[in-house]
Amino acid sequence: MPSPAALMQTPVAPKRLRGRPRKTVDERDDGNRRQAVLTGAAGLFRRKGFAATTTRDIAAAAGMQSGSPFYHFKSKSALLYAVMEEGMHAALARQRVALGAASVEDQSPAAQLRKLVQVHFEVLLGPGNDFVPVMLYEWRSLQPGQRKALAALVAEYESLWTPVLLALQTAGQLQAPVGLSRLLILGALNWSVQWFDARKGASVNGLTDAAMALFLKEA
Amino acid sequence: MPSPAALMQTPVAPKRLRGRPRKTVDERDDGNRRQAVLTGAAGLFRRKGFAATTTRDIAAAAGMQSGSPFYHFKSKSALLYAVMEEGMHAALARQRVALGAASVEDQSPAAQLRKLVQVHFEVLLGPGNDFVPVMLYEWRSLQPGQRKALAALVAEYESLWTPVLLALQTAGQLQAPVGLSRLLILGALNWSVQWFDARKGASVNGLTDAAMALFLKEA
DNA sequence: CCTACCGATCGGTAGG
DNA sequence: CCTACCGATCGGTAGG
Repeated sequence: MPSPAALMQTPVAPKRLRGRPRKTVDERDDGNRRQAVLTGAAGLFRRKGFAATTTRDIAAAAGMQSGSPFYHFKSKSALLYAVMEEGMHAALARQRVALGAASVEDQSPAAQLRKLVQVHFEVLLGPGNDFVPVMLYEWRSLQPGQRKALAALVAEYESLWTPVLLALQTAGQLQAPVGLSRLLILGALNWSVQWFDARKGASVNGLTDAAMALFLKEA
Repeated sequence: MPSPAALMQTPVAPKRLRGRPRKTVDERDDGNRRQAVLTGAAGLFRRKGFAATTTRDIAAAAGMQSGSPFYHFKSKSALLYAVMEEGMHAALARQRVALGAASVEDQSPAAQLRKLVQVHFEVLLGPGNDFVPVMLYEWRSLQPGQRKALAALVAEYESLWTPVLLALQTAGQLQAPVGLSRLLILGALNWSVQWFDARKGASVNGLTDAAMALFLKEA
C-alpha cells in the first residue's frame, strides 16, 4: 500500500530553490526514495530478520550508497518502527473499509468474522505485504518506548474483533472464552506466514473457509 | 530436560590420564559444561533472537571466556542446530510417553487430541523449555542443509497429529480439512509463545480447555 | 577451557 | 544523497 507520495514519480524541479530543500528531521518526506527504503527494509526484515539485515542491505535494495538510508531515517531502529507503524495503519484502514461504514448490527456475526479473517489473511499473505509480518515477528527487536507506542495500535486492531466474538459467543457459535478465543484465532491466522505458499495452490479464500469451519459451531 | 550427563556434577578426576581427554570433534561430550552452553544459548536465542545474540553472550551465560563455546560447538550456527535438535527430540519423547504405549484405538480421538494439545503447550510454555520455541521462531536462521535435517523431525512430530485429526473428522467433530486443520491448530498453539505469561493467572490446563472448546464440535 | 588476537563487518556520521 | 571514514563489535582461531 504505497502512500500517495509514493505514487508520484520523480518530482518536478522546484521553482526557485537551489539544491535540495533540507527539511527538519521530523518531517522529512522525499516521497519516492523514502518509500523505497521503507519497502526494501520491510522485505529484508521479513525474509532475514531485523538483526540479520544490515543497513547496507537496505541501501542496496533501494539503489543507494551505504550511508544514505540515514538521510531518511535517523537509525536502523527507527526504520523498523516505521515499517511496523505503516503496517498497522494499513491493516486498520483495510479492516475498517471491509467492515463498512454500516454499524455492527447490519450483518450476522459469522459474516463479520469472515470479513475480519479474510482481510487479516490478505494483509498477511498478499503480494508485497511485508509490513504486518515484520510487526508480528520482530516485536522483540523494538525498544521499550517503541513497543509501547505500537501497542496502542495493536489494541485498536484487536478491539475490532472483540464485539464480533462476543456476539458469536452469545449465539452459541463460539464455545471458548472470548479473550482466549481471540488469542488462539489470531495465532492460527498469524502462523500462516510461516507456511503459506501461494504457488502451492493455497488461496486466501480456501484458508478463510477452513478457518471458519474450524472455529465456529453451527448457528 | 537435561540429558543424563547434565545431571552429573563435576566429574571425578580421571584415573590415569593427565590433562583433559581430547575427544574427536564429532563426539565431544563434556557433560556439564557443554549442556550449560546449550541451555544458555537456548535462553538467549529465545529472548533476543539468534542474530542478536553474540557468542560472547553465550559464553558469559555459561560462565566461560569468550572463545570457549567454540570448544564445544564448532560454530554459532551448529549451536543453533543443536538447540533445535534437542528441542525436537524432547518434544517427540514427551508426546510418545503421553500417548502411551497403548494403541490409538484405546482412547477417544478427542481425548487423544487433548493429550497432544496439553503436552504441546507444556513443551512450549513450561519453565526452562526454550528449545522448541527457538526451533519455531528461528527457522529462517538455519542453513539449508540444517533445515532439511530438522524437517524430518518436524514431519515425525506432525505425523502424531494426523491420525487423531482424521478420526475426529470422521466422527464429525472436526469440520475443516485435516491438513489445514493441523496447520491452523498448531499455529494457534505456537503463537501462545508470544503472549503467554504464567504470572498472569493463565495456566496450561485452562489454555488446553479453551483450545479444545474452540476447535472441536460436540460428539 | 583460557589468553590473546585477527580480519571482517557493522551502525552511524561529517562534510559537501 | 554520495564520499570517505571511524570506533566498536563480531565470529572464530592458534597455541597452550
